[in-house]
Amino acid sequence: MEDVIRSLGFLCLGSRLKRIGEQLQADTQRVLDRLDVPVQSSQYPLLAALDRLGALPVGELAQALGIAQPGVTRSVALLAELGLVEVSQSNNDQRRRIVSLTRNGRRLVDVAKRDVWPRIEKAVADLCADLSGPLLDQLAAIEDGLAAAPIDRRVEKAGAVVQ
Amino acid sequence: MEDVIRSLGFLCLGSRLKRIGEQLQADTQRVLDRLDVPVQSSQYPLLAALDRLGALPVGELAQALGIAQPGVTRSVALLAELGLVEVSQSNNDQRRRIVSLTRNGRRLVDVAKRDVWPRIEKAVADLCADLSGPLLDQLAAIEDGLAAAPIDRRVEKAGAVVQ
DNA sequence: CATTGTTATATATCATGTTATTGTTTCGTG
DNA sequence: CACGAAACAATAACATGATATATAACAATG
Repeated sequence: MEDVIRSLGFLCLGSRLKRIGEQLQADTQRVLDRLDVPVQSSQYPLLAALDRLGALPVGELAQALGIAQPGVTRSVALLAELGLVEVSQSNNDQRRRIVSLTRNGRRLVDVAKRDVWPRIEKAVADLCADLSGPLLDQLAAIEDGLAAAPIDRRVEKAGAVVQ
Repeated sequence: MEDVIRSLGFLCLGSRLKRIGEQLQADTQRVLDRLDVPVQSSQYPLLAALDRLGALPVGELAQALGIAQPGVTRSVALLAELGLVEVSQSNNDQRRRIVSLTRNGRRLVDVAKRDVWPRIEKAVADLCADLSGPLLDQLAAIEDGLAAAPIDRRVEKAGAVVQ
């Protein structure tokens, strides 16, 4: 069966990038599922942003993540429910709500930074290591690579080597 | 403000691809909004699949588009509501529901193929034309290019030249 | 200093992807 | 041929992106 999105080339580049991105996230989710972490893979960028930049108001967090503000509001509510972030009022401006990592959130990020993220990053980097040439060719190579061995399988192998 | 997704490189490649894909689709949507077409940009791949491959059952359509079957069921219901596709029972297998373009759907695809898709494809191709090198660099160039001039502005210009 | 505009966030609604489940129909086999 | 397994599509429930709008706090000005 012909892959229409791939055949259409630049015309459907948006759909194709979304599709690859979703697959990568789903693969990564399977890695996380094997650990005991109650967080979706898509929430990690927010945690990583707080780790890199420190406590931030909602709007700046949205800017740092490149997504719209309501998405951040929702993610923050979810992560606050899980006890990983907390929200405090700004002193000088009562409108701003400053988001920061809780002690548990800090611990989760530290563990992830040490044990999980490097493996995922390495698996994705390996997947993309030998790519060169035009963008569409590189995307096709990524799709083929993921079909041959999804990220979670690549992490397994890398894990075995690292340990 | 630092772009955390970009900074994190391969670790958040999935989020980043999704983000770029969504932006491309939103830009394309703005092109379509200026025409009179009542169809979301994300529905065009389905129409294009029927155009390229002819009438197809739901499952094969899902395979051709690389998305899950329930997504196709929903899109087909939506496009059928708009009168662009229709569904008929298969003769030999009562389980299969064959999706095909209606006369209106056929006309829409023909117009799009002639007047719209070539411009969008050209605008996206131009955006990606001079890219080379590692994937992450190419993605950064695309992000910068879209920030400088989104697809709908590029289509305008291309349209002016072509006409 | 009251009113008016702006900014920051929350909420509502929609779009579109996912997985899990259910109900039919078909197939294969004892 | 009957019955259990498999295949196909629909539905339910959820995730996560978007835009539009409402609300509250701040700022600026006549």
